[in-house]
Amino acid sequence: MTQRDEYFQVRAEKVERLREQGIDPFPARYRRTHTIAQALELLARWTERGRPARERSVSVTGRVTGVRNMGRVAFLDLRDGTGAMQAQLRRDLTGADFELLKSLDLGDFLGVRGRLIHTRTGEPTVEARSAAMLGKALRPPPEKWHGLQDVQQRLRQREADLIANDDVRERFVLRSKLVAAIRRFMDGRGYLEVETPILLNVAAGANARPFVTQHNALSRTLYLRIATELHLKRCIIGGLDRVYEIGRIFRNEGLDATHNPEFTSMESYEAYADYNDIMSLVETMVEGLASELLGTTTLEYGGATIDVKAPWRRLDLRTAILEHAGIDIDAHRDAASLAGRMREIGVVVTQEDSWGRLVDKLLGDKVEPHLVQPTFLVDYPVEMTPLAKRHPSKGGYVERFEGFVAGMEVCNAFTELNDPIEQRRRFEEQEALRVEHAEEDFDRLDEDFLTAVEYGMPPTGGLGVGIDRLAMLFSGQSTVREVVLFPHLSLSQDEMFRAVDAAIQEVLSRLPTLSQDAFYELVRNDLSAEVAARITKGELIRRAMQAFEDQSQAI
RNA sequence: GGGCCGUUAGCUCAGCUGGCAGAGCACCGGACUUUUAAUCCGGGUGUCCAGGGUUCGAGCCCCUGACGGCCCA
Repeated sequence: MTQRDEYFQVRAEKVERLREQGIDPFPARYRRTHTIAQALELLARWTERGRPARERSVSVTGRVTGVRNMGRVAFLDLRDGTGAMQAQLRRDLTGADFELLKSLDLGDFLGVRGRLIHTRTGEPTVEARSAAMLGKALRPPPEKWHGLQDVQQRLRQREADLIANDDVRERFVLRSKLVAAIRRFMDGRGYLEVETPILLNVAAGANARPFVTQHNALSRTLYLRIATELHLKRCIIGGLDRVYEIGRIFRNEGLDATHNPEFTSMESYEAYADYNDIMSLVETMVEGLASELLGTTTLEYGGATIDVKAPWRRLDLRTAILEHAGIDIDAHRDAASLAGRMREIGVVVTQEDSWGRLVDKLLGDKVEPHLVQPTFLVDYPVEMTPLAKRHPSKGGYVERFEGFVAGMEVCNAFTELNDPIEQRRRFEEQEALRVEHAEEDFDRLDEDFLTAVEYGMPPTGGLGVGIDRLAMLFSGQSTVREVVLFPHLSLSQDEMFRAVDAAIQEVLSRLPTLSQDAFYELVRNDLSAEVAARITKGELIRRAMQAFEDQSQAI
């Protein structure tokens, strides 16, 4: 028996023992009178002002995170969502409930009822008169002093991470407060929170590849949204003058430090506003969030001290590229010419890159890393931005900005294009570019949206904020998966081997007398694309061979 | 894509020049009425990431691969 099984079995036996004693190890309810924070506060108040004449006993609940058993008295550390405190179990005070200790393990949920006292050492404590098991744990918690360090396990079993690591717990509390504060900020400015569809006939509104799914009843292919932009603008057209949506966006692309295939955005649209108004909204909001949540507008990130206090620097995009890369993009308005200049300064480009993509690479390589202090990069080439309005005086540019903090893009905003004729032309340009540059992502033409704009759309300022990026910034994390509770991960080695072994067993049970070569082929076909791509032929053959031998021996 | 580092008990980690696989926590058995990572006595529970090679002998050396971390593109 492995040690893992032993832990489980010992605890499972305790569950049985409790049942034999007529105790439900998983009772439906328990009446608690105080959260741990409330109990601590109550005791502090009593200590200050004296105990009431008729003192109530309290009951608190929580997970057992520590046990110090001294024979006829035991001290338990209890933790609930509000805090941690000590409970004392004395044999002479708890009677039969004292026996519960024999079936108690770290990680169990317990309720205790009794007086609030300070022990000899001054520790706030519930002096239990009764105790009840509220939920037995069958697995041991991670190591109590060092916590859980293994990154894979932390991310795959976030609950264990949260149990073991206080900083992780606090980080996700902060994220939640961040979202709540953004809502308050937008609500306070008269914005209406709306909900728009996630399943769409056309995934438009951004340059990204969508996830594809199937609606059975309609026999229709649907796409998960890659932005909330187009529907929110339809709200503006409909007369909801200020709207926003906080929600999940899905983009079918790779995973890395700053990209999870599903992420949270806050998009907002405001009629009669332009991108200058939106800049001021963003800097005001982020400064306010920092003051409210962190108590300061300066934050430490990646070794830099960043001040998010408004106003943020405005930096013209063309000037920025000129300064940081020495290239005037207006002097190289075609892809071949720009690519040539970029090669000269050592930026990796390909024959197929579109002009817009080249500019994007220049930005990413040469400009963005320098945008450590909060900066709005202003006025983007029209090729990169089909939904923004042309700049009235800068030919070839649109009124668009992106906000950067710590070299990270945190928002994207435009003065929205509200001319339906030009909007159609811009979408058509995107479709043409898609034909020319098959590997790149372009926006898609959405007829329903164009119809909406044709009804007449007011001048509008629009904004998209990456909530995950903000959460990273505010919590000092360098990867998005540390601010997403359950991030997507590729398969672990164990999971891969398990998938292979399962496929082998499946084929073996179906066709036990196959030749070996045919057998490998069938197993390989059974594997998911992800596993098939990564398992080596040698590894597959070894595992199949082993299973083959095991089976022959069994027969 | 490239470089460096790592993968050993449930968890956190040692393991020297190749020679019986280790510690702390956790766990199991026992003692203990005021502990705070309780303490004391006894017990090591393992696919050393996988496979192959060298060797009398491999956790350690070599090769291939998987997974992960960091750095660079």
